[in-house]
Order: sequence, then structure tokens, then C-alpha cells
Amino acid sequence: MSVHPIAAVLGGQVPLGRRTTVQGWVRTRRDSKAGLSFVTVHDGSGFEPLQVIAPAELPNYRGEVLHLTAGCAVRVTGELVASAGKGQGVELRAEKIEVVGGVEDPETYPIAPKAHSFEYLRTVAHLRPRTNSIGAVARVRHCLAQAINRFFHERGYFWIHTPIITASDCEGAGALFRVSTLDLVNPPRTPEGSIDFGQDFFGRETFLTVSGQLNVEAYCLALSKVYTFGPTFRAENSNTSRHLAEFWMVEPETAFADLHANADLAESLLKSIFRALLDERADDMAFFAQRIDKTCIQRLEQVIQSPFKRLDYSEAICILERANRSFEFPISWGMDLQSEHERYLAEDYVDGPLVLMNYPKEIKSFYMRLNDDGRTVAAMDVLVPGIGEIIGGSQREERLEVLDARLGELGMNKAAYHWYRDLRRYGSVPHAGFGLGFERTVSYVTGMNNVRDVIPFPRTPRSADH
RNA sequence: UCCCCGGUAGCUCAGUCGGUAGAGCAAGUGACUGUUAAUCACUGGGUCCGUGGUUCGAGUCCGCGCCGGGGAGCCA
Repeated sequence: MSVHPIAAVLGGQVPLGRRTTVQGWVRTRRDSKAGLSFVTVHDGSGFEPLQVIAPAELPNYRGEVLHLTAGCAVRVTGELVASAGKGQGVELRAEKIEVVGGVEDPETYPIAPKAHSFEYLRTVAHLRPRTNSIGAVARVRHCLAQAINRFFHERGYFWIHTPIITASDCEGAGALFRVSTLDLVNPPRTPEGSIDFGQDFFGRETFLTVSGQLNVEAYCLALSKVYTFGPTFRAENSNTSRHLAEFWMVEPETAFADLHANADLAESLLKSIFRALLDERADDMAFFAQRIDKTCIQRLEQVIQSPFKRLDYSEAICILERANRSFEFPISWGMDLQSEHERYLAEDYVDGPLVLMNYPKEIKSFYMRLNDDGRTVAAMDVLVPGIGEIIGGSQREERLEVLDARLGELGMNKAAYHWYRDLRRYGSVPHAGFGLGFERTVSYVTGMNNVRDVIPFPRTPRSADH
């Protein structure tokens, strides 16, 4: 007897009247005095569960079937039939129900067939993928990840596996997690008394990466079109619905590209993966639209159709200064935008994705290309309603003397960037790239408003329990 | 890290003026029913986050700590 995923059974890949086997976990059981029980079974292959009809004639009906509760693992063999009830087209008329794994105490099984708060589900992160919401999130994540790889592959971009362990705290993109095998209690000391990292595993200080960008630039200046897609680590003590200590980021880097080409790439990437999501995960998106965020589908359709609004930072400042509305933090040219400003621009002024470009150099990173005005850099942020910054990127400074001047201004150690500077000494070309926050993207498309609920096992300050 | 709010049954919450705790859902039992967030009845289920204090008496008031949420900063 062949085993089928429930998605295949419901998707018409098993003809009516055919015998088949499904395997999964019980969601609910309802008993009927008509001599049968209804057991809904899910296996994660798609959003919809399968309704199993368990006739009272089954040999284990009284002994086992009548005691099935949420979470029990079962293997069911039977005939696929048209449903005699409303609510589903087909159902499986069981000839055999095997309890593969029972639930030892139904009363304390953490995932009851009822509504749970996401805060609670985080405390049972090992069982929450069995819920509708978290299961749907997992499939959406997969779909988007596949769509991202497909998008780049089709455009000639190569996926570069940049290192997780890094020796440079470059970028200043946030606090770092140290990687060390030294004895924390009694570390080796230098004659001066500081910790002797020369005796550490790598013979120097090392950390978990905060970005694959600098490494991927090296491959960009060889393979032309490249990207990274992997985990990233930031030891910031950030406690918000938009931050994780471990998150995933997509970072394309394109040689011979300027800021506008970069923004074009960002826009087409987002549109492409949103289209794929609507096409491939209509079941899960229908659920999010029904239970989580009524507007999530129409929002994506609108984003796909309309061009992203683009604004220079300077224009944005003018708009904010003219805004008929008081901000907690008054804004003026040269200041970094606060959340309330980004919110106003993305939610009120545009009501959709917005690309902000050409920021003052003082508020951006050293590697961003200095514009001809001498006071702004070719940076861009993509802001979306509800989330804020979903993409941050720039055209990179490819001119060695300008880069060195910036390093000097910021008091950074040139020697530490020797290989990065080499890229500017040997065949340097204009190039540009950005970082797309994967969890923020999943959060945006599903309407799940906390990134802790769109990554399987969230790591946040004081929390790494599973 | 800062500001605000919270922690009571397996879960979501109520608990008045300080007088030893209640509902809904879930679970168990039964009734009913091609059911589907089923319905109805009954039953079991509590370290009121921890700790110290005030008081004759603390879920309730006060101090400290821990944990969670929302917002801010940082950022993707």
C-alpha cells in the first residue's frame, strides 16, 4: 500500500475509490452515534488536514480510536471517497488505524485544539509547528527561500557560502558574539595582563558573522553576480518584535552596478518572491488572510503591481518637515530617521514599499560610496508599512583613496581591512548590494507581527531554550 | 539598555473595600448528532511567578528579584 502526503491526497493525485495510506498527527476527534468517528489528521504537507472516517467496526475502535486526542501519531489505510458531509470534498474511509505514537496525558498536551497565544506557543517551540499558524509559517519560509534562490539563479547570480566565523568586527554593524575555545575561568594572559587570543583556536580573536557582505564582495569582483543566504548573528540587547540575535539574511552583490540598478534588483526580487508565494502557497496565505491579517493577500498583489516609490533622503526630510503632524523627535537634514518618521513615510505618505536613497555620510557605514556632493553616500533602505526597514544596502566605495579617507575619518584600523582594500587595488569596479532581512520579509507577507514567530527556534536576549 | 503594562487551573482571563479563589476553552464521563471552532449535562483540576515586609488576616498593599508583552534605541 503506497503512502501519500495529505496534500497529494487532497490535491487530486489519488483517484476516488483508490486505497491509500496517510501518516500524521491527530488534530481533533468527533464521535457520532451513527457508528463512526471523525478524525482530522495533518502531516504538514499542506495547510489542510484530511478527514478520516473511522467506522465503529474497526477492531481497535473502542480500545484506541475512541481515545485518540490531539497530537496522537497515526497511520491510516483506507479508501478515498467523496465526502458525505459538508466542509471537505474527499475523506478517507479507514480500514485500519494504527496508533504509531500516543499522547501520554491529553490534559497536559501543550497544543490543545483551541486558540493559543503566540507568546505561549514560544514556550513550547518544539511542539508549536503542529499548529496551523506555525506550520503555515514554516511552509511560507520554505517557499520564499526557494523563490529567492530561483530568482537569483535565473538571473545568473551564484550563491556564495560566506563564512559564519569571522575575524573582523568590521562594518560596525552591531555587537558580536565571541567564538573561542579558551578557558573562560582561567584564560591565558599576555605579559601585559590582557587575554592572549594568540593562544585561542584560530590564533586570534574571532566572532560569529554580522554580515557576509565584505566576504561576498570578493567573489563579486570575480564572478560578477553573487549572493549570500544564511544565518547572521548580532549580540545586540534588542528587545523588539523586529529583532533576533540569530536571523537569516539575503545579500546580493552585483559588479558594474550602481545604486539605481541595486534598487531595481531589490524591487524585482521582492515582487518575484511575493508572486511565487501567492502562486505556490495559496492555502497558507488564505489562512493568514482569514485569521492573522485580513489584508495580507491584497497587500502583496498591490505591491507586485505598482512600482516602488523612490525618494532621496533630502526629499524625505522636506516631506517630514512639511508633514501636517507633530513628531516626538523633530527632524532636520543630517539626522537619522526615527521609527515614527519611517512609519509616516511608509504608512501614511506612500502606504506601500518605499526606497529611500542617498543619506548623509555621517549616519551610514564606511564602505558606502561617497556621492559627488561630498556629503551624502549612495545608500538605500527599503521601508515597508508595519515593519520599517526590510532592506538596507548601498553602492560600495570602489575608489581606494576615498575609502582610505573614510577609514581615517572614522578612526578605523586600515591594516585590519587589508584584503578588503586589496579589492580596490586590483581591478576595482563599481558594485552594489543590499541585505534583505528574511524574517522581516516573512513577517511582512504573513502579517505575523513578531519575527520570533516566523523562525523555528528564536534566539533573543536571555532566551535560547530549545 | 530605557519607558509603560502584565504574571491567578493545561490555555485565555475575571477576582470589587485586604477576609483562604471563579468563568470560558481544553481534559474526563455521559447524552445527542455525517460531525467539522459541534451542542447539552456532570466531574476532576490551584506553590495565585519567587522572596522579604506591613497586617489579626495578603491573589489584593509595599520593597527586591525573575520572567513575559508593547514601545524606544540599535538594525535586517
